[in-house]
Amino acid sequence: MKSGISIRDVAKEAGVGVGTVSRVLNDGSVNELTRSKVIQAMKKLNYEPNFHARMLSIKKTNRVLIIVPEFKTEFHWRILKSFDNILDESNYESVLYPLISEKRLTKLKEDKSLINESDAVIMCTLSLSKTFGLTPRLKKPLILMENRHKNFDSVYVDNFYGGQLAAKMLLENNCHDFFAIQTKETLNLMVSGVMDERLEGFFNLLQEEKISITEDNIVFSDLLIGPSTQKIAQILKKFRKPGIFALTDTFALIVLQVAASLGKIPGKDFFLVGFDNQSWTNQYGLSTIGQPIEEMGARTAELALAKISNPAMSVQHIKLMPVAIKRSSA
Amino acid sequence: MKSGISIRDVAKEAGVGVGTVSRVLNDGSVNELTRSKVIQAMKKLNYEPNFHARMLSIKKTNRVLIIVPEFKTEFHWRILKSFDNILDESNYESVLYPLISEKRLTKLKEDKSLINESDAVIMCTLSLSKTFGLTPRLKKPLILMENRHKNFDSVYVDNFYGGQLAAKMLLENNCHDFFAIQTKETLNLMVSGVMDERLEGFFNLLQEEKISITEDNIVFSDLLIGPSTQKIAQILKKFRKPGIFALTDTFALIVLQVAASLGKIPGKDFFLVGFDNQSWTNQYGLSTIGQPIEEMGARTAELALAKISNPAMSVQHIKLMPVAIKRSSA
DNA sequence: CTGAAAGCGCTTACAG
DNA sequence: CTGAAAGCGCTTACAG
Repeated sequence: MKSGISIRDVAKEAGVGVGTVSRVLNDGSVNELTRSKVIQAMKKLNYEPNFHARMLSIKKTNRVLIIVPEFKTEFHWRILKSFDNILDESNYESVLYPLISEKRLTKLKEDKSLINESDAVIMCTLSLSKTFGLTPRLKKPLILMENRHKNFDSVYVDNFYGGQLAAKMLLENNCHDFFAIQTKETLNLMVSGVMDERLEGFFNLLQEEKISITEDNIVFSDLLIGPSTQKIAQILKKFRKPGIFALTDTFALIVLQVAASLGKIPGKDFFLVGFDNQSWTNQYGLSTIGQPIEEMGARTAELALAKISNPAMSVQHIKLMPVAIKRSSA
Repeated sequence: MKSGISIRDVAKEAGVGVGTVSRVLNDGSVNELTRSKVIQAMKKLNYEPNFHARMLSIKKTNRVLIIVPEFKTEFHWRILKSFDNILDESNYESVLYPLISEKRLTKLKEDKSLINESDAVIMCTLSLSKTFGLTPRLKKPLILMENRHKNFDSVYVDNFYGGQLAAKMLLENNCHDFFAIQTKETLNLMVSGVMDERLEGFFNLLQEEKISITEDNIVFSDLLIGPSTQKIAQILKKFRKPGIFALTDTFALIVLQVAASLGKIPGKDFFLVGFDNQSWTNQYGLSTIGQPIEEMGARTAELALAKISNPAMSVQHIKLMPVAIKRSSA
């Protein structure tokens, strides 16, 4: 079945062989005059190369698949952008594969769908075992983001250290009472443990200062109003200069909102450290722990590219360190 | 360049012709015995069809590309899910193309990238003119979601009517003072005007009741704390039973949070109607305007499928009506 | 029901 | 630098 304009039509129009047209398409060595004739012909005929035909003979997709959960924050978008950016420089394209249904997961496992058409695959923020099972066998490089497995390359942030940094910032403000705002991690396929690591780091550093805090000092927030909001309000009213570690900037935002309604001023009436360095935090003076998000995306992209050109490369685990970003709230 | 196992290897292993293998792959009529032999062979050799080869001869991708902005709420995920679901039933796959950079937009316009490999394309929530320009010429069906253009099919919600519904709910609570919480629409490539339509509908119905409200009664919220939060607090304190229309459930959430900190009870001390019927709203008793999100996704998928099988089909504009969802807040 | 063959649109040694 | 030809892995009339 014939369809549009092919390389053959262009060749005829330009009075050259198809090989030559292919060469101008692929930056092969072609006489400048010939090249311009071919380009003319392509324009005239409105030629567009057929991707599938190319893939069929070349056996390389110049794509990398990035599997993501159903995310809702800017975190993933920022990773995606920096990732896509690096890939683009090497003429690669990133293709998003959101795991939005069981069916999609099944397709992925069965190697149907897009996965077949990429040179490498990234799992971003998803648990390997919960998705692919414990020992997936892929024919192409697999890179884990925010997750670790001895057999696969990974890029991740040291969340424990991040928690320590948060404690340190709060201690510097001479806080006496410490609180953490945490979430119940029930997100199906996502990597879990990240929040716990942050909390452990937080506790760890406080303990070094002989400060121990009880379960009562942990507020579980489900991102909404209700009991957690009230508990935050209580803390703000009851304690003098409490130190609060919000395990996510999003939780910190709730604290700020409650505080605003109560007329309490951050950095004065209470101290607050978030986590993520979301883009709005600067404007609102929120001290927070910054993850090197753009760097994660970039390093992952570089790693993918490296693995593609040399699949035999040894497994790498790239650990990135978060940084304390001091602003007015702590 | 040869790579893995091909249909030819399978044919040899099974002792049949390649045509026969192809037929079992495509559910053509094959003798049951022959079929099972072929399937055996495929299993034994661990055969996997080459998508590109198939596309090359079939000239159909069984994919539809869905172009989306950098979204952050469940709205798009829900659309995506129902969309993908319907598509899947017809053996189609949805491919996400987020417009996260200028480069990506350029690629799209130049027909590079994934767009070349889909049978139809959907623009979800994006402005046609701001992305493709006023008169895009595509070789495949294009369907607009939450946007309209006389030359292209579209599926959208009647936001004006939604605003009217919100006003009606508030009026039923005998409110005297009316407020709206709105956002400044500055999102680059997205469809704009949606919020304005809601607001117009809201005003329209109030006017019919001889109620007019001034600019002062509109709070501009940028999703965060600060002046807007304080203004909401003021409203809650100053007015007796104010009626508040939050143009998005997300804004309604802020109102609820401020109210919680102030000890004000929704449905008693003030009345509140949101928009979207986000999944958390039920639990928190927020009255809201529900958009038929799943239906939008489904109808769009159906439309895409119809257009693919009959490109000559006349242009359709499918308008869906929002519905008032009464709960305890109004 | 089934095999042999042509064709889909590209790339890439090969020979010139 | 360039043309003719073979090959990538599939599908699909065609003839049997």
